[in-house]
Amino acid sequence: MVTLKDVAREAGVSPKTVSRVVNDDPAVNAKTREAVAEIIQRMHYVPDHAARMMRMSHSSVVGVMTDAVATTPYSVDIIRGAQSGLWEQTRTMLIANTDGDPKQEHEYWQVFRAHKVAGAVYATTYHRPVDLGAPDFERGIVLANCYSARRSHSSVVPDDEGGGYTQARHLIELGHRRIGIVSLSPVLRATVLRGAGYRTAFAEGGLFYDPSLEVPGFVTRPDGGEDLVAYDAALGLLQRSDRPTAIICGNDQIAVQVYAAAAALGLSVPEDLSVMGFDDMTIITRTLKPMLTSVALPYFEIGRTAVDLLARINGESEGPIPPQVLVPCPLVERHSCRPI
Amino acid sequence: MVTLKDVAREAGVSPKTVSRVVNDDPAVNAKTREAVAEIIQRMHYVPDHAARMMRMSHSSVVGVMTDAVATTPYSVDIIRGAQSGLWEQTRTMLIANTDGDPKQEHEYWQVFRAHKVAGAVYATTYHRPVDLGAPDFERGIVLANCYSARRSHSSVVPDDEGGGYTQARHLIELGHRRIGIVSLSPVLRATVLRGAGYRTAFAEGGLFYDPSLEVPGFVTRPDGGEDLVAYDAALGLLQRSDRPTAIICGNDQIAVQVYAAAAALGLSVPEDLSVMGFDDMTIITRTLKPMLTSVALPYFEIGRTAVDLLARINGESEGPIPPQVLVPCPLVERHSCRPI
DNA sequence: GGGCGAGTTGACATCGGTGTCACAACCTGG
DNA sequence: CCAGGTTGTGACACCGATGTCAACTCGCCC
Repeated sequence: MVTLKDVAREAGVSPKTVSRVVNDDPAVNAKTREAVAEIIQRMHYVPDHAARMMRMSHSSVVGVMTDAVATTPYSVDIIRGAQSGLWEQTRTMLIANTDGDPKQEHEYWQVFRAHKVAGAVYATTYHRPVDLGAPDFERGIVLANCYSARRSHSSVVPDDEGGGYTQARHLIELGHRRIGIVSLSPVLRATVLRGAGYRTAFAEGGLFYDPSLEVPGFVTRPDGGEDLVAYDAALGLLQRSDRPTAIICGNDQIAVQVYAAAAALGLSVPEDLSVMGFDDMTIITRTLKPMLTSVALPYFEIGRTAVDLLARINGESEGPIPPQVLVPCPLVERHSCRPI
Repeated sequence: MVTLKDVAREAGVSPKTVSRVVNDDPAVNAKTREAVAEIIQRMHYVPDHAARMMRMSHSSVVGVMTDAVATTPYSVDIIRGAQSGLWEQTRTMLIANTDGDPKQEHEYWQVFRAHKVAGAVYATTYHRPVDLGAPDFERGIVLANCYSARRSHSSVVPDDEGGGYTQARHLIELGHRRIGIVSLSPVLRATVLRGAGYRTAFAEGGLFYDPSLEVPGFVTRPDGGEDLVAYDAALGLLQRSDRPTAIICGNDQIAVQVYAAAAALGLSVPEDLSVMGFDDMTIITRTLKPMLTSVALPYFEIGRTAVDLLARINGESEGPIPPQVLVPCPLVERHSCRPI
């Protein structure tokens, strides 16, 4: 381990001067600076983070706590987004996956405190309310993809209502007038919000919202798990005499089954049926034939926005500190919707 | 910030004694220990990581460097696996996503050095060779899902050959004798290895390996990207007069298109055609109807094994230090393969 | 020539823990 | 009752950086 002292001895100056060079303190003679910098290079000196942190009593590390990121694979993009923002803040990320276990969660808050992290991002797999309790943690906390029911922390969440609106609006603009919906589980907040979006778009387009055209694609089992029943749901919609010309899906997995149901009935996408996904999971949307038009969940942006907001909360950058930031869900056009 | 001294003053003992209690040093009187422990609790004292690290000159943090985890979403399970192993080692994880940019990579090695991380895991999205160059980093490095062409570091990789063997073997045991293969891009190491696995299983089962029954499901574009052409590849196989009764897929995305091709030809899975996936991406395998039988890429285990190996390399736990660990790819049976 | 300010540098204390070693208190057996 | 050992505790130095403040060297002006 090369230390300040080693460099100082080599350069024939005091440790403090080396420290000044490392920290771009202008009060160093240009010639000295140059000489020291050269030696730093040559000796591969890297300042010790621990010592620095101890002296300055705060860290350049931000803690990121997540529940199980596994179930919705693209939600890790929250982490990539956070990473990307932190990179620009010349910060790094200490990651903690709790698998939703409150005991682990509690322990990680301690770890964060021990590391004196500059702040924390608490990210969840699903857009949902959370209650952090009182995590005795002094620095700022931002919620990503979730929000505090008690409004105790700022949150960054996807604009599900806007996403729903976008889905419906796009189909209406293409001329569709009978639109079926195979939605997510009705208990999810996303379902409720998107439903509101559909209605707004329908109303704007002068369409009648027919509840019988909206069926859930997931059902909750007694054990709490979920079964994907979109295939049968879609069959039901497509076998009606007043068959819809387009189907809005609660997510891309539902779309897979809608495609299958259409194929089973001899209907082809998009000629006989337009299909609109949600989430934009590329392993699905780019794999289906034809490729699926979908509305993206902006996970990356959510992570990115969360760390920016965190910096503001910690007073390290300027800007407003809204209690909630909605991140838009953009339309990603591919080939599963056509004008009618 | 509550410090050792604060606790010591409150407890009427020396800081060193508090330190002993915190570190479970047996040389403390039971009564003293209890009293101090109580005060630690009450004051919410958490030892400062930086100070500890500085004194002991090594950290309880392990660096994890990844290229773009985004493209193959489940590869983040490497991270979850690492996290899980580290949790048991009471360690935490500093994560660095380089997006494959060598400049960022270099900088993160510096960051790792600055943090005096106990070691590093270098994980990639695809199973592939890597050349780390000379990352002037003194602690142990383990490669996860990749391997060093120069054999300079230990690596943990999926047993692709065994996985290929498992795919073929399962179908042969179900009685299939004509098996088609829609493979990944031929340039991938995984493709080569699995090919070897197929051949072994075929030979064991007394099957003739017919090269015309193996077609690529991905083609590389001039710009380096890849196009998924499994639909057409599968159509080709299924329209032959000697149509295969089963198709082995290079991954689950290929299987999606094989399903679609079968449906287009009026063939149903698994009655007319058995389909075997690879990767076990659950958002696909559990979404397809019928659910897809697949061979899992054991990402979680890879991450888990990598940190265990790292601990051995750093001399913190006992055990052999193999230059390469193969992690088996287990069969996950669902409903897309049937006996014939 | 003396004084003053700007520019440059270094001595020293300090951050919050832990290793080392000394020492006091208590026990044991002869 | 004392030598010799065990147990429990604290004083002190130190890890590697940086803030504070003093000191020293100039150049410049009165």
